[in-house]
Amino acid sequence: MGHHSHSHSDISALGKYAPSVLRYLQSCETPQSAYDILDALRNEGAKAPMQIYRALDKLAAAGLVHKLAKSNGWIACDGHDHNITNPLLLLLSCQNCGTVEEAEDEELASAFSALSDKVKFTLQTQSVEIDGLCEDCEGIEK
Amino acid sequence: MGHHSHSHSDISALGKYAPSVLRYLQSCETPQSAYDILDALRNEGAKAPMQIYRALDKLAAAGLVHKLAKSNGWIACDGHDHNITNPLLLLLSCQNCGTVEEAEDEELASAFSALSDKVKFTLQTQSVEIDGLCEDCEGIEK
DNA sequence: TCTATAAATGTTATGTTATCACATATCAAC
DNA sequence: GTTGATATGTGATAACATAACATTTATAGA
Repeated sequence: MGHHSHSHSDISALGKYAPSVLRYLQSCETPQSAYDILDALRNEGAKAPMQIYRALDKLAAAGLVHKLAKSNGWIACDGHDHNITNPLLLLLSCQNCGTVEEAEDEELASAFSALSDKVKFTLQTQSVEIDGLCEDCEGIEK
Repeated sequence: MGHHSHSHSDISALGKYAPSVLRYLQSCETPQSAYDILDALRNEGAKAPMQIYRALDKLAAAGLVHKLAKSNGWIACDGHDHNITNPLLLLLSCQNCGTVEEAEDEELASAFSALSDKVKFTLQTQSVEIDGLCEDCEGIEK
C-alpha cells in the first residue's frame, strides 16, 4: 500500500475524486457539467454522478471550484485569493466563447455592502454571475 | 367562439397559457418551478411541461416574470419599471422564508457599469440574484 | 491485534428540470 | 379552399441532481 503524505492543504482530504475533478476542471477552458466530469473520469474509476457531486461539493466549500447557476457548469478557481476584506467574487461569463473570467471590484463590493443596509436585507451571497462578452468576442459576435 | 379584443399590452398575445401562468405566479408568495405551475394549471388544460416553458419564455422576454437560476424557480415581476436608465434588477432571495424582493440601486448599477470598462467585458446581464435573509427572518433564523 | 464504530465510497434507483421532435390545429393571405 | 406560417398538443427523452442503502476503509479503544 505505501503511506500517504498529508499537508494542511492536501486536496485528497476532500475525497477520493477531488484531486482528479479539480485537475480536470483546471485543464478545461470552459465550464463543465458534473456529467462531463464523470465521463472524463471513467478511466479513473468514477461510475456514478454521486461520486462527482460529492467531490464538487467539498471543492466548492473549500473555494477551489465555482458553480455557474445559470448553466449548471463548474469551473476551477483561477487562484485569486477571494479574501475576507473583499469577499465578492465576480464571474464574468462570455456568452460567445463560454470562457469565465474571475474578477473583484472594490467599488462594486462596497455598493453591495451598502445595499444591505438600504434594503434591510442581510447578504449571504459571495459570488455574482455576470453574462456578457469578453474582450476577444466583443464585436466578433454573430 | 366569439371575438377577441386586443390591446398593445394584451398578454394573451404571449400564448394560450401566458395569462394563467402569470396570474398563478402573482398569487404565489415564493418562486414556483415550472412543474409546480403545470400542476396548478392542469384544470385549465395544461398537460405537458412544454406548454408551461413556452409561456414562461415569452413572459420572461417581456419582463413579466423572472427566473431564479439557483433554484430553478420563477416569480412574477413585482411591477417595478425596470427601465433603461437603471437597468440592473436585483432579486433579493431570502434563504429562510423563500420570498424574493425586487430592488434597484443606483450606486450598485453605476459600479456595475464602471466595472464593464475596467475589465473590458461587455455586460449583458440585466438582473442579479442575491441570497440572504430578509428583514423578517434576520435573527429568527435556526 | 481485535473489534466496534464512524466515515468514506460504491451503487441502484429515483426525483427533478428541460428540451427535442413531430403531430395537429389555427389563422391569415391569396 | 389551398397554401404557408405560427401556435399548440403530446410522447419521448435528455440533462441535472439526490435519496437510500450496501460495502469498504479508516480509526480509536480495549
